[in-house]
Amino acid sequence: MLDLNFVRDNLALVEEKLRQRGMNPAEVLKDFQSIDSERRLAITQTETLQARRNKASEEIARLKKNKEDASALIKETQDLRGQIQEGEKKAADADARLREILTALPNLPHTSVPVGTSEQSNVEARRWGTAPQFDFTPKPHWELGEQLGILDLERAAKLSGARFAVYWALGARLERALANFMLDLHTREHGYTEVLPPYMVNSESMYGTGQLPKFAQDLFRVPHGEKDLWLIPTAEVPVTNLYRDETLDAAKLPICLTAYTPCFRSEAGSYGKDVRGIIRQHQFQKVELVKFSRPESSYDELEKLTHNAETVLQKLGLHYRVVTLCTGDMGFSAAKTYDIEVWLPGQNLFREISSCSNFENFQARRANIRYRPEGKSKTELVHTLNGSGLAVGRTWVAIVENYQQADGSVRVPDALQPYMGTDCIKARSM
RNA sequence: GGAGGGAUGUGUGAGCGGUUGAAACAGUCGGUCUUGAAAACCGAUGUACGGGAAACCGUACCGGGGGUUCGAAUCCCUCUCCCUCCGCCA
Repeated sequence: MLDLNFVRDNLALVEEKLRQRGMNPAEVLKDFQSIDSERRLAITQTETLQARRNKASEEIARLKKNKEDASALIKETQDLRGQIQEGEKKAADADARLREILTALPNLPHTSVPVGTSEQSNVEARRWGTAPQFDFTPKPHWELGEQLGILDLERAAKLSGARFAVYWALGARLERALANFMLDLHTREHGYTEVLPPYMVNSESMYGTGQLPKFAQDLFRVPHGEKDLWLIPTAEVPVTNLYRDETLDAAKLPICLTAYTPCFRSEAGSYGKDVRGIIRQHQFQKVELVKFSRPESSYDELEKLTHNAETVLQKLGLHYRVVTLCTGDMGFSAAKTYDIEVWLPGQNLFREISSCSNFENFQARRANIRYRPEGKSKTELVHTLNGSGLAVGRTWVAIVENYQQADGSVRVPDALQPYMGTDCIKARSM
């Protein structure tokens, strides 16, 4: 959420940034200004009445202490209550309408973000490695997976429907090996602390990271008594919300956490997109990196976090590129985002495997996550960041497609062999 | 599911319906002292919103919501969460 005072004082800038995101400011800002002044008027009026009541109450207390008669003053103050309640209602109503506008506003893009309306305007920041060369036509992972007997989409459909997968044998082990490899790398070499959070969260948590109220249609909702729970679409949600409504110790910043969790996405509106293979699933597993940072160093932390994610690909020997998302292609809560795209020879394209973002204080304001800067008495909002490190399902795809051999088997990259216990994935015998 | 107990500021933890935005201690920051540090002592230390150029003033907030009252951290109702005991359970 953006700061109310900031929006009021910098309306022209906010409108410009919204336009850069491809939004119509007149539409999303609606009657911001008139509701804002309506709200402030109601607050001023109500507070004047409250001040009068408080003064009178003090006087009554004084009179009673001296055993004097206060009945006249009490009578006078009695009808103030109705007026105050009325004023409070008016203020609360205006506040709710203002909040509705405010919570629907996306974060403002950082000045370093390229301006553009679609992914066409994304800018490639760098490229690592080279695409593997084959003396045969490389196959897509769904063909390889099926031939090897390690990926079973047909039975997954029987169990759950489209966009689910069953992994068998070395296919299942590959998923587990990748997760362990990534977690070990981030905890042992990159300084992250591993956490294992709940996979279902309440609405407050979804609100804190920005999924609610706008994007309920992308989530799986679980009915539970009076209040519903939600399946997490990414570990970002529970991990960032760990510190909701808390004031963090400045000396401990940046706090770097990593979590391996399943992610559940309804993928509403993506019918006909990525229908083959396991690129787009209702459930996939992901190792997530989350940081809580001081504001002044959050962009350095974004670079580090992105490199931490890239290291996974480098150690696995997978060709990739890093792309800076343009203003029109960024997510709702992000101020700046790098996508890491891995090369998939079976499909002859780069495919997103990680998305690393700085949210500045957008999530921290919603979730009320603060710290106290040294030498200051006031607390300030932290900056939150996160990125995939990496999406395990898509890494599985990348391994299978990039390390496929002419006979249909898959070579296991060196870094992964200790975790796999073998150097080659061959067709499953049973 | 049944019976009790609790939720207060950065933390621990006081708080007869009326100068309690809130004791005390710890923490943090500033100062005195010291060659330096520690200790000791002194002082300052919540958030949000509104008004104001500012100094500052006002209002709200003691888990959430509602009520009683001229006045609620304090009394009543309700919800949530935590703890103890019983039952069930991987």
